[in-house]
Amino acid sequence: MVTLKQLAKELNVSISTVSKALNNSEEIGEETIKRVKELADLYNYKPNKVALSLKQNKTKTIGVIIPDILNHFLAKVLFGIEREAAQYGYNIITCISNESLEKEKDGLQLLANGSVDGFILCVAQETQVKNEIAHFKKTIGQGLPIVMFDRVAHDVLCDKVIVDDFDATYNATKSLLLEGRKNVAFISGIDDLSVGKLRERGYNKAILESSNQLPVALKISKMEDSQLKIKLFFENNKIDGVIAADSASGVISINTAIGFGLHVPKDISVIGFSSKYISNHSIPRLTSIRQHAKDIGANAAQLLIRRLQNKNMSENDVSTRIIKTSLIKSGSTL
Amino acid sequence: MVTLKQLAKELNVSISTVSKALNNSEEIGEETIKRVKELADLYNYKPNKVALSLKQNKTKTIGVIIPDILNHFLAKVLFGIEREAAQYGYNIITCISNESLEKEKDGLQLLANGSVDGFILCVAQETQVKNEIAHFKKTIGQGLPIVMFDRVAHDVLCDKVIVDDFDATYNATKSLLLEGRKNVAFISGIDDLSVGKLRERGYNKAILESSNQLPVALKISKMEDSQLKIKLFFENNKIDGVIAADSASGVISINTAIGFGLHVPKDISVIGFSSKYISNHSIPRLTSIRQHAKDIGANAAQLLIRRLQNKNMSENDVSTRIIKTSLIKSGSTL
DNA sequence: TATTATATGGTCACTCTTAAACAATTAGCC
DNA sequence: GGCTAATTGTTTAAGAGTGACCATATAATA
Repeated sequence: MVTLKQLAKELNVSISTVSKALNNSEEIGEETIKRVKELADLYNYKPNKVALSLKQNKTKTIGVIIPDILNHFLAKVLFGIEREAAQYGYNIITCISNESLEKEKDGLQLLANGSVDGFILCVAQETQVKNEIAHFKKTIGQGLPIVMFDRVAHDVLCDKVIVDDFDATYNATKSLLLEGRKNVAFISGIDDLSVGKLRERGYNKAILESSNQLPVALKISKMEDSQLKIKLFFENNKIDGVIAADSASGVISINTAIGFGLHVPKDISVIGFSSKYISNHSIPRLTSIRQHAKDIGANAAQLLIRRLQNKNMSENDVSTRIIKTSLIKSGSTL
Repeated sequence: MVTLKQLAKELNVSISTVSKALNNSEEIGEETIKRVKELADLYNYKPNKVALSLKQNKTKTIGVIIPDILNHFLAKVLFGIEREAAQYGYNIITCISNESLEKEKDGLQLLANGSVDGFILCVAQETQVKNEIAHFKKTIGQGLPIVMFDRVAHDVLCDKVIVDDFDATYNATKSLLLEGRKNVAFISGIDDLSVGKLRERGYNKAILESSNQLPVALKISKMEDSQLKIKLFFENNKIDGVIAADSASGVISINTAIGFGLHVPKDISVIGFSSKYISNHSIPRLTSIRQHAKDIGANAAQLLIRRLQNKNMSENDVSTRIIKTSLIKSGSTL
């Protein structure tokens, strides 16, 4: 990697002459500019990012802390963040908290030393359970803005991008009731997350409001048990509709129903939170609530970059964007 | 963020005294070290990463370029890389090439300006199709080592981590033939990838070697068509076994078979390349070839870090690690 | 011809950190 | 008391780059 110094030496001019020439400064003669640029091209000179970051006190890099990269939704948000950020010339440093408070703190600490200009993150499960927010406040106090998405800490003053989870399940449940379903159950593998709770509340409200059934919920804490738990649940409950809070539960519900000889969607309807990719895994395809994960990522990136580029924005002037879900009708509902 | 300068000023000592004190230098008195450390703790001083990078001419950051973060396998490899790298104090900058040669080049370019110490990447589909390798060689020529995983460019001299794809499908096919299957088909949604081709060859060899059937392959180019294509394929072919080159095809094959009233695995066996997570999406669960994605990531990270920390390693002295797959028997085979 | 204006390029300081080289203080010893 | 040696701390350079300010040469003007 060539440096200005080396170019300067070879051209017999000063370092800053080279720098100015490459930046098309008025102070440098045409001829010199040409000479400099030719040599720079020849050596494929690129300004050293690290030196630039040091000088300008900004890295054009965003720290992203996500709890689980294997979660399709979160991966998709990351995709959205990356794409939007790239558009503005920002890079992404990724930390995976593995749903652990400790790793989340570490990630924040590790990158809050000049490595990044700000953070986009989704709060870890453990953090939500323990309701810890000191590390977020500390980071913001250090001058590093945070944007939270999906699972957010409401008591932290920062930009947020959330999904209308409550409305989503409320409306989805309503739509099953409108189909004439009499026993709509709620199945969740994410009961301990804020969004999981919101989704259940939306379901509960719809059921209590307009039906004569009571809410029935199955909560699964370990992925491995899903198939078994759902099977038992079907055996012990008369169900003709399912609202699944996560994508796996939706797909498995359909397959379980089919296994019991039921016809989907004639005998039972299923709606789940799912991407196009996963909804394809069942036949018929899962009618799904799309969270527009890429949009969530893009919006988070926008909020952060806006703040980074408006140095005079007050820390107290925060916004929350709500990304509306869409209900994509597919084969698993009438 | 406090700097050495500010601490030095407040303590009335020179900047480097503070620096040395914090680094436990022998040259600084105990008392001074204590004073310095106390103030540093008070202000939660952390050395500025950017200045350090500039000084030491290394960033402790790895550039990872992957074609698709929504691919569960690739996401899992990323997870493995991140975890291993974190152990050694390395951060990960992620670029998503979206299977595009152009974006892959850009990512390499953009980060080869001092942002990272080296790269871990999986070659984009377009790059494989066009068989372009100049950009890889250029990057390595600039002194930035590359480690390739899964899909690799054989003509580039660098460390590699690959899967024994050929053996995997060869053995999987054999195992179906041993079950007594007479019509084993190969279904692939990744026909244009090097690994897709390898997997088909493994299947072909096993079929030609030990059976009196001929190879039968279904190649799907668009994900959206999977369900339809597989359905048609089942209608037009007598099949009692499926080797799926990707996870979606495996799951969909099972569901399609069930849709046709077949019993899995009594009437038909299915084996696919899949993670535990995805194999859970069908009932019965998909018997799968596990690629140990996390191990692949960890190995790639190890290879790169080893090279970064051994400055005297020759560019020509490269190694290739083969990560053996495992066949995890589950409900979709006898 | 002397002065000024203009064009062009150089010098220096600064970002933050480390480390080699150098300086100053103090204690020990004869 | 004066010298040496040990201890402790400071100065300086370097890493790559930018930008404010300064310097020089040439051309234009009075």
